[in-house]
Amino acid sequence: MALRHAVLAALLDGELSGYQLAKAFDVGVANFWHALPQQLYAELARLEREGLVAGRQVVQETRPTKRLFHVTDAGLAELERFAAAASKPSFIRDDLLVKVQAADHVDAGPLIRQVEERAAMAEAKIDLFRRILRKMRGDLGEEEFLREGGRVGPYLTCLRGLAFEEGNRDWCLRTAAVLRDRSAAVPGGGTASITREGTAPAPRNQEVAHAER
Amino acid sequence: MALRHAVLAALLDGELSGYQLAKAFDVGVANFWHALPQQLYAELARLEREGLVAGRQVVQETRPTKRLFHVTDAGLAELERFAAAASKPSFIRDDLLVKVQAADHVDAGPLIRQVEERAAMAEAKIDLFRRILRKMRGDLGEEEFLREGGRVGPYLTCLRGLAFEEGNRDWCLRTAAVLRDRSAAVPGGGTASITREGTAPAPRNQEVAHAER
DNA sequence: TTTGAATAGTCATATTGTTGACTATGAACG
DNA sequence: CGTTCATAGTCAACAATATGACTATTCAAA
Repeated sequence: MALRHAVLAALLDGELSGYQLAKAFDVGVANFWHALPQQLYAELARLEREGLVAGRQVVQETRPTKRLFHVTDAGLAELERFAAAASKPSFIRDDLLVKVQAADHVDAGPLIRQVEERAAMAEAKIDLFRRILRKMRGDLGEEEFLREGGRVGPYLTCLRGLAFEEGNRDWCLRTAAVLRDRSAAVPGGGTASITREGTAPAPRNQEVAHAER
Repeated sequence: MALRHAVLAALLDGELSGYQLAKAFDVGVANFWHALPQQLYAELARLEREGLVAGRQVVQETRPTKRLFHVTDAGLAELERFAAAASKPSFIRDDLLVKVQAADHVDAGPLIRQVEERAAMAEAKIDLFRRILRKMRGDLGEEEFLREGGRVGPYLTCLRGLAFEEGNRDWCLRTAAVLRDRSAAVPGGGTASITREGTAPAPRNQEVAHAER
């Protein structure tokens, strides 16, 4: 149940419509959480039923009517409660890492391409985050802003996002270089090679060496 | 459907039982994916039904009988297919970041404690990863190992895990310092202060200023 | 002038992931 | 002599996320 708190946290900086929220949680900027529009609309509806956010309708001349949401006092209290409770550890969970884990057993070509593609995506996000940070701190230096500026929360999470993407980019470039080097070194370069040359692990137990079922 | 591939990738380095797999995917080391035992047993069963892994029973004298699984040729082919397909982007999704995003609106005390706790956890993981890396490369230097060593996949994913945790630690320490400074600076230091002093955003649309429903 | 993108939002279904409890055995602690 | 830990595995129920399809309107470009 952390999406609800992510939504509350996102609404602290001012009213947003479901649509605006969806964009913030989806494309790129998802600094501290990621979710699809459907999830957000559903969560907003739940939060409103429970009185943690309130919406007000805004009729627009040029665009469809929208509803802007803000956090209520009850919502703020819920956030407070959440912030004081224990956090569950965060884990890496990434398709690309799974593929790299298997790098020695699969075709290196497509893998290298994907790792490089990811490096480029990371680079783009780095640029974006840098721009956002500059905008947030205005004409103050980073140190000043963090000492004296208003609302440092979003700035800090954006810093994490930036560092994460820098880590991503660096690792992707290094990984691509390693894989490229190695697939150039072997004769059949690029095509899966290692199949089963493992050091036979000297069974220490009485093993029933048959595949049952 | 990436858990199945994560399992396949993990089994490439040798046979494992569900239990061993569970430990690898759970406690700390979860380099490239994370999952609970129940998921893994279920996934192993599915993979076996589909012929992507095969198990063989090992009767032990001292411990309960276990089943060791290995990847079949069909499993290897499936991994190959997966590795060549497009990867979905990876996102940060972290309780703690949600809380920091709301840092300006909630009590700083518990937050600072949690951020520091997380820094310590990251530090522990860093140590663990360093040990694992040392063990994997044996007496070779990192560069040599990445050029000439066998199976660099796990080494590379572990490097990513290490960098991730270093990023975590650094960010946590910085964040803790910033929050601590700021909560020392304000008179009511530590207790939630900002409630709603936002710059009224000068409505540009004809707004129906009533909360409906 | 139709096509496509952007705004604004919704529904149903499927897949994944989490929580909590439960069965067994042998080893080690005190 | 009982308790707890580590191994080895399973079941059921639930919560969270993801996928895909859908309705509207308006603006801008091909």
